[in-house]
Amino acid sequence: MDAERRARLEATTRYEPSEVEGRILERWLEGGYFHPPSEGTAADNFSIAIPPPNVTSALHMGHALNGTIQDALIRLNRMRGRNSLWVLGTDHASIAVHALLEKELRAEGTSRYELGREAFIERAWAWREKYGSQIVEQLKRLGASCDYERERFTLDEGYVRAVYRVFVRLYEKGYIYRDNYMVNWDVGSRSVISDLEVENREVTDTLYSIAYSIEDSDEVLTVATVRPETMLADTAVAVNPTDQRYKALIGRHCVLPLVGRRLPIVADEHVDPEFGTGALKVTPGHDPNDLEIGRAHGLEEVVVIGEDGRMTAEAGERFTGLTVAEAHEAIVTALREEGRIRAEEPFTHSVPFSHRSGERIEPLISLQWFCRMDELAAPAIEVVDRDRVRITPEQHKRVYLEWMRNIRPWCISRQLWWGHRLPVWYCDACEETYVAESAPERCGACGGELRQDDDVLDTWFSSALWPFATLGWPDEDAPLLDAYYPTDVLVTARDILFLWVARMVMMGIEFTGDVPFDDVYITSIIQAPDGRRMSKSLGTGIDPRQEIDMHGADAVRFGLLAMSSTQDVRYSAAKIQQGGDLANKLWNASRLILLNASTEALEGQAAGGVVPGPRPVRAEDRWILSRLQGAIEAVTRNLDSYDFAHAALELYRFFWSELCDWYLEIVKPRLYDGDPEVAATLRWILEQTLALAHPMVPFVTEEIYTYLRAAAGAEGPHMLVVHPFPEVDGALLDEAAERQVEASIELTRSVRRWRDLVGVAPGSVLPARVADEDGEPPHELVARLARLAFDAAEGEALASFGQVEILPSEEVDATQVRRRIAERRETLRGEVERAERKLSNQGFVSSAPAEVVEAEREKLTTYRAELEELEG
RNA sequence: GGGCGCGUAGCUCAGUGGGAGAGCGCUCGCUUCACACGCGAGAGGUCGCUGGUUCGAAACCAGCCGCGCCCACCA
Repeated sequence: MDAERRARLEATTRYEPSEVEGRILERWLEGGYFHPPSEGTAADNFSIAIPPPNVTSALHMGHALNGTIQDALIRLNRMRGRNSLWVLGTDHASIAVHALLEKELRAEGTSRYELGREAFIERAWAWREKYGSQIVEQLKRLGASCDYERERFTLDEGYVRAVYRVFVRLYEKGYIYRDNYMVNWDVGSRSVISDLEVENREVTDTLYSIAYSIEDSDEVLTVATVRPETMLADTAVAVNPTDQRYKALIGRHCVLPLVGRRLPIVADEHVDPEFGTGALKVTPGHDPNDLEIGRAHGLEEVVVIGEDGRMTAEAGERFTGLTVAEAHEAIVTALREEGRIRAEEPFTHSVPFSHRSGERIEPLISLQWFCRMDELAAPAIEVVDRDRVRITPEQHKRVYLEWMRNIRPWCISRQLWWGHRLPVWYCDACEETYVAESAPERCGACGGELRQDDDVLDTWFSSALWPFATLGWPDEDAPLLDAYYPTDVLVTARDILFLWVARMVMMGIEFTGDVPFDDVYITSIIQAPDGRRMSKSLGTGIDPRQEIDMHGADAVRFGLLAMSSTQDVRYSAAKIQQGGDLANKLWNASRLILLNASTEALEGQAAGGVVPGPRPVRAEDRWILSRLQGAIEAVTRNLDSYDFAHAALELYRFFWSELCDWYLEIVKPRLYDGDPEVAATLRWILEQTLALAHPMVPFVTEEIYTYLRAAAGAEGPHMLVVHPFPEVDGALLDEAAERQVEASIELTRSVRRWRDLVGVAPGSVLPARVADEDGEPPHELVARLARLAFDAAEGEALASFGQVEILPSEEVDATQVRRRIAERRETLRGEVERAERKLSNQGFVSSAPAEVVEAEREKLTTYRAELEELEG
């Protein structure tokens, strides 16, 4: 290590992430470590397709967690020597872009309709050029090792080809079709949205009871509704066939108030006789349930609410052009004037709202494109059922299967402009329809002009192709696809399990003949610290970018991993802090080692790594090497099984509580003495620990690694990012050393506790002796760590801890000691009694496993011995 | 209406059958030559409630209470 570097290391007592991270990121990018070759097979290689963030989005906590997890997995596998590809890209996010641009247009006093389709799309592309990459830059700051050289976009040229190929094939198979059917109309975005984008909210409305006259009678039939405005589209009244009250009326007619339409009275089992009056107004045009009744009885389907959210001409002259809310008022007033309202009462029920625009959904019948799902779902059910695709945590598997087994047709057309325009052309002259990957010239039947469908596809239609479309499908020559498909794992939150994950499984199987990924890992959803949802509008959001600015990317990454769980979690600032503390401690422990551990005497013996192998000499060396193996085993197992919290905390525990608290303290004298063997061991452990930690905290470990390499005189550009990931070396496991050193640690703790209790000065060294010289524990280290001097031979012991006896001196207050001994005696008596009781229980002795009983006997023996000692 | 999950130390959470754990916070003591983002010691839990299974239950079973979330076309 050169003098300048050494001086910097010496002077920097505190790790400064902001000073380090940009520099390290540059080196990773320049080194091309994130850009693997398209070689090898998917079985040997490792790949993840990132859930493409919307072009409109800024990095939020969900991305941060999700990105950290994926990055940890990618880095782990890259270090294992596998070609590891993390496919990056963004989603065109049709509705989100519309919302954003239309807001801008409104501010400018115009609208997309005034602007026109072409100009609007141009504007959207301009927007994407300008802002679309911000999320990508933010992912870099997190340390995400995506392949930034292969970034994709769901509207790029190749991707569009994939989307059109899929549409045409599904059309040819008869899965995609056009139909008049009940859809969720979002007045806010003036488009259809899918069932999955509808959110039901509890709302209290007024339930009106309205009297419909019965034809040729003075009687009335009273129906109940919360939406009187839809009565204009009523085409029947239904009663339950078993309802005695109405049996005689079935087949007769009512007269629709305000309109005068004759409504047949039909019998249908959907009607609950218990609800309201037991008579249901049937509005097939505006209620999904009523549509089913209507189709069963061949009823007319009238639509009175238009796509602009206003009443159509069908609603009658009086109401045409009114908004739904205005029509509601006008109709109630009119009914009241006619004396038709029999009751009004508050009624709480769930009402559909658009997840996108927040507006109340208008169910209406509309001509749209649909995709039939049952055939696609069947194999996608099968692969999850048989665990060909494993879902973790597994409780989500059942939810997935349940949803898939009840899957319904998917409305895929949207009345928007930004997106994949439907590859469908119509001939107005002869009403032919053409579905093709590229535009046909003219109508094949009559030679007429063709007109392309105005609608675009649901954004999720293109997202469903993500894992294979990003790898080059449908090109004949797609080397990335060969090398990296199927991907290994998909990491996402559960809110898009159906919207996205399920559809990828279906499309993947349909178009590639293989599943898109082997594993699905469902992450926690991070809530605000108070347990509420993190949201901008509630003001509960915490911005990961700010957290990175303040604490560093490693701190945020560690914190998020430590927080992650099989269920939703509250954001924990303390865990982020813990990550920051860890980075700082890693830095400082490394300073201790690198500034003091000279292996010059052993130089030239490095094999493979940048430092010579470990040189265990004493029990503590064998102990820490053995403990390191345990940590490697646990961290690796936890990462591989998607238990990130335990991986992070195990790393922290090993490094902090074993390596720093004990081993470094124990070996300091040897280190300062320039012992080359302990220096070699320390450097080797440091290298292993850095590599073990790297997938979780890449920046600080990479930074320290540059110093480690410099200290070892290593040359070249080799970086930790591609360092072999540590593997358990069975030869380094040493149970005897573990037992021995742990005994010394326990002994040290006991002495320290006693010192604290009896109030001796922290710095004072107490006279002590070893009762039995044959005792195995290395009392030398206890002496130093507990500040004892084993040089006094004579005198009566004040206290004893196993073989170690503490002798009287002016530092110790004898009264305190007596009190302490009395307390300890009480504790021991309790313990002895507890153990005796347990062992005298015949049930326990005969039924419990032998080792449990044996352990209990040993405890009893130990306690009795100590008690005798104190009493003797 | 169905489904999933949660209730453990002041806070956030681990802990799936053998003596209650971590981080933060709190108390006491330390300018111990890597780190005060530090070091040492400590206090603090009838493991939601009630029954059951078991030699033994925080853990398994049943019921109850409280709290989330998802799915669902009862006006």
